[in-house]
Amino acid sequence: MVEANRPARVRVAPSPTGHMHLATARTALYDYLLARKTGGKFVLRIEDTDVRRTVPGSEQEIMDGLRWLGLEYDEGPDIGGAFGPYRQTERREIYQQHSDLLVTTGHAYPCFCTPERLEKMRQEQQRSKLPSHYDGLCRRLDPDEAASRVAHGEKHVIRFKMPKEGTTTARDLLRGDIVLENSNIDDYVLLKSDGLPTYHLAAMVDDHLMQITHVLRGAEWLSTFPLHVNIVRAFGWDEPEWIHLSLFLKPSGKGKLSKRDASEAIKDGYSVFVKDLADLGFVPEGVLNWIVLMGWGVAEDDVLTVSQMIEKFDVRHLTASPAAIDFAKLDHFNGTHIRLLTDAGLAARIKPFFIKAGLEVQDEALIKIVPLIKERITTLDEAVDMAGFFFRSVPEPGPEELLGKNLTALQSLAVVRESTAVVETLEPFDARTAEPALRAMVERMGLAPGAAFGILRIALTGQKVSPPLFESMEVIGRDTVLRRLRAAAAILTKST
RNA sequence: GCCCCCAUCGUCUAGGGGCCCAGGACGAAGCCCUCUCAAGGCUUAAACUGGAGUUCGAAUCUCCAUGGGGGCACCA
Repeated sequence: MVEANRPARVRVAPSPTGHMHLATARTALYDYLLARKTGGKFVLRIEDTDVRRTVPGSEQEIMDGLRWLGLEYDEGPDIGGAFGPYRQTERREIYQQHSDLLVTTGHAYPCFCTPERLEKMRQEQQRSKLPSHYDGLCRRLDPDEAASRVAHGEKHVIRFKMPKEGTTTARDLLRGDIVLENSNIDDYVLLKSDGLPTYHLAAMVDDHLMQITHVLRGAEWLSTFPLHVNIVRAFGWDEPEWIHLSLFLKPSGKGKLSKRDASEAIKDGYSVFVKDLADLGFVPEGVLNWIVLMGWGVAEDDVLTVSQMIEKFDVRHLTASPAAIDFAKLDHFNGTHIRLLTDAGLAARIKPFFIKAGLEVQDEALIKIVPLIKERITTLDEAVDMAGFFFRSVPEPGPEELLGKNLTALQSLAVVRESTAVVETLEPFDARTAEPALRAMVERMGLAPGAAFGILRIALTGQKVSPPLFESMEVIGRDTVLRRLRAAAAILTKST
């Protein structure tokens, strides 16, 4: 058992085959926390050995995603490191050497079976309800004969020669010993006929060469876990600490996340892809807090900054059971972390959203607006809906919108006119002077504050829901306030 | 079909034999605050899958059943 405080070398090893998923982000987060907690290293390795499935731009998306989240890696394809290269297609020779080594030591063998034969074999096995495993045809070949066929350039793969007797005991940090009959483990392909390795070889070789101490990976690897342990042992290497992370389930809890769930989420303003999250108005702090708790629990105080996560994190307390994702919680943590931001920090983050909406933003006004909306938004983009009226003219309200609750048009008009008079005489004009003056006015008129202020809210912001009235008036400024009040008065006059 | 993993409120989880007639958070409901909406405060409803063991004692240990999930590729 590895000591808890030994500096850990951990890696996240995604395949660049599509958009970076939340599960990758979570693995990276746990890696990062473990590395930072122990004073170790966090490395990014790109597992691009399936050349056909590799999608251009995907690798960049992974690196951008990690950086956006703030999960800076210490070694990786773009920054290098002492154990590079960090892209598996650039490590071809390394895998071939290791594959050769296993063949020489009798732990692996060349296989000349064609895909067609294998397909036929599987169909027959399925028909007779047998487990579908390689039937071992080439395993029985004479090694010298096999070697000479290879030397003559015959197309082949290298398979692992799994022991047929006995059992394999693999130890997972979270689940304890997993014991499996060796006869249940197939002779998996290690090296493909294109000369590139499969995951089974590449990941084992790299984790060893890169001196990875803790392997955090998805639970989908559990079924091949004993195979991996056998490969590592065949090389005679020490095993890392193995930690299989629980899978993410769709929000309903039924089944794992699918492509279809991904598009459903987008329709609701959410996403399971890291690259979408920023545009949707989520902040990395909120996303991190959300995913860190899907598979790990703290007893209390579950609002966590990254440094608090590092402080509290313990791999041994990760959860083994699958977790259904819940976007309502994303909203909650996002809103919470927005409120934790400084005003200047929030201002900087919402500014791009105003600009994207085509609004001209003045920084002096923006910084005054931030405290008014901070508690009212759960995603950054909502700032535009909430406070866009500060930067553009308000749409002309209809006369019925300008009617106060339970008030006639005449009464509503009176409110607007009286308010205009108050605003004109206030000195100075700000929230502190406006509130008492307008409250006194409403009382004088014998009206309900809510009804009267509702009229002003519509007139000044064009919205039924807005930041606090008096503070908003101050930011809008006297001139604009008067202009908007007069426009409202004109509309109400027309309708009486 | 075969193999593996998992199992506490609707959801994420705390819990590692007595501290638990099970704690927190999200969500829900209600109240307070209140110029709208939020935020905040208070309160309520809500769970140990079932059955056998072990034990003086089990949410916690064992077994079985059930349910859920994953895997069975020259994909990762």
